[in-house]
Amino acid sequence: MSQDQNTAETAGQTPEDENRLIAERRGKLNSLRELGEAYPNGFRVNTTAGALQKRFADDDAEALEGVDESFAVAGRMMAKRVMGKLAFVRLQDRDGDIQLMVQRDQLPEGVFAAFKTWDVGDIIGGSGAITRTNKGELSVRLSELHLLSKSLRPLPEKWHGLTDTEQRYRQRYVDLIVNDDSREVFRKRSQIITFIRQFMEAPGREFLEVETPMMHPIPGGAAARPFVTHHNALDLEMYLRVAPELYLKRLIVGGLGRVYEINRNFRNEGISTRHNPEFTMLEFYWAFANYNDLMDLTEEMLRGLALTVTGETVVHYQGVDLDFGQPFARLSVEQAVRDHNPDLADADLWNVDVLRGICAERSIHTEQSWGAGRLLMEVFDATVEDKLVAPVFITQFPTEVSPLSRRNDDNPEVTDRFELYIAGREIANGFSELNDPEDQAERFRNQVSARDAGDQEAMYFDDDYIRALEYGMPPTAGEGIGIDRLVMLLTDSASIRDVLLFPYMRPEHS
RNA sequence: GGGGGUAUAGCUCAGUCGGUAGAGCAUCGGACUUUUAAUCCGCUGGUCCUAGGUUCGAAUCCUAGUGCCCCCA
Repeated sequence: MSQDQNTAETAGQTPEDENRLIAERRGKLNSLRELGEAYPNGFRVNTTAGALQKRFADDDAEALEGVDESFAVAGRMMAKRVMGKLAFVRLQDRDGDIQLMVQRDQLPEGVFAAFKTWDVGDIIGGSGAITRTNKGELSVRLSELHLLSKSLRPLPEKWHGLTDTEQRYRQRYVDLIVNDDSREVFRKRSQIITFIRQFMEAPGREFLEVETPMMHPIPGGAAARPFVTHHNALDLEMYLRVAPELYLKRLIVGGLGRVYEINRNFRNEGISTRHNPEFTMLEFYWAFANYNDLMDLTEEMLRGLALTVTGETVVHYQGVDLDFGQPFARLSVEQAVRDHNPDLADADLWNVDVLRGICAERSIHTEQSWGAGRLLMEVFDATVEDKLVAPVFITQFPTEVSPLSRRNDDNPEVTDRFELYIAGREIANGFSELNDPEDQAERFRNQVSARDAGDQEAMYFDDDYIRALEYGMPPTAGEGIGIDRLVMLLTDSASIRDVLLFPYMRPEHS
């Protein structure tokens, strides 16, 4: 919509076609330049809006008269109401809002006249005494006021704010200026990640935060198509990581015992309300633990998170109540498929022909090379996944689709693996790790065969990972938790784009 | 990949049957020392997403394309 303006400005042209509102503000900026420094950086604050609101919440006007302090605040002017020689300003800073009381006769000569030319959106700073107006609004009564940074572009309308989703995502800075809800989502996101770090490192758990490579010579650790890039000096194809798993387990071989990483993964797949090409995962590995320990820890973490972020253990998501206070159900893949497909007999669950028939009925794409395990998961995805609303651990995934997981002691066709589903979405994936190097090598070979047969999501053979396992990896359990989807749940956000500061968008200019 | 929705002033949105492009807020000019979406008076502001087509005439109808949103695969 404003493409012409943007191209004109980036090209450094005279903005002849720039809209009048911007042209007027640019004229004011030119006047400021003539008067001296238009972008001063000398003003210093000694408090914030939020701190003032908190400190003086219970003080009336009389009590405030006894406060013999000068408060310096700075931020964006969000509203400006001028009444002759008096004006009120709503100042927004990093942690809240505070009203400024601007009186001509309390300010140095000429300041009030200049102030009258300033615009909503400008960054200003001022200082003065704290007071409460006749209507009871806590205010800083200014004895000093400066324009710190001129805003050339008008803000969205004050009452409706910015609702256009495209502009909210493309110009997140505008969204953050005008939409309190948006700011709140990203504060909570930060709170969630802080909580997780503290939880993982708390006494008794003592996981060590580590950083492993984002660029891999061999992509591994997940069934996903990678982004490819190129290292010039080495003349080498590199892949943005789809998962940190194989590196983190090398650290377990190295004896670090308990490690975690919170960082981005990249998957070259479709984009939707639940998928962004880059997304954030918590991934952790725990020596001398198994997948049951992981499920217990996950429950405890999510319960604590809900309580910390929302203040209660029941999470309200898109009109549904999700109880994080109760133990989560645990249910095998087989059981879950049977529950949602009552026509199926037990024997059918591992019958390739029956499963293929079900897929055909539902026009689910299958490959001739797929075994019962893969087909069973296709049926699970189609008939079960989106019905798993209350938190539930789905366990015992087929070995065929779990090339890095330890086989179950009683049934080698399934693994000691689980996925946590909440609100019909996969939130976490964890398992007892496969630490038998010979079994792992065999699984890699099967993956390579699948890749050769055309499965672009199949894994590569990672020689060094096998070499690491051959040194001996302790019995270990490991898990990945999708942070973005977790933030969606805890902030009641319908789209992953609402919890990413800068979600992926097509480039603006063609 | 398929389907549906949407695109009009800086923002939020109207726009009838195809007949000169509208409102609120913001801006601009004026009044105002207690406002809270301040109020009052006055004036402005448009590539109706893009390109074609139909028509005497298109924001409106048709075709194609593009961005965004949603659903499905």
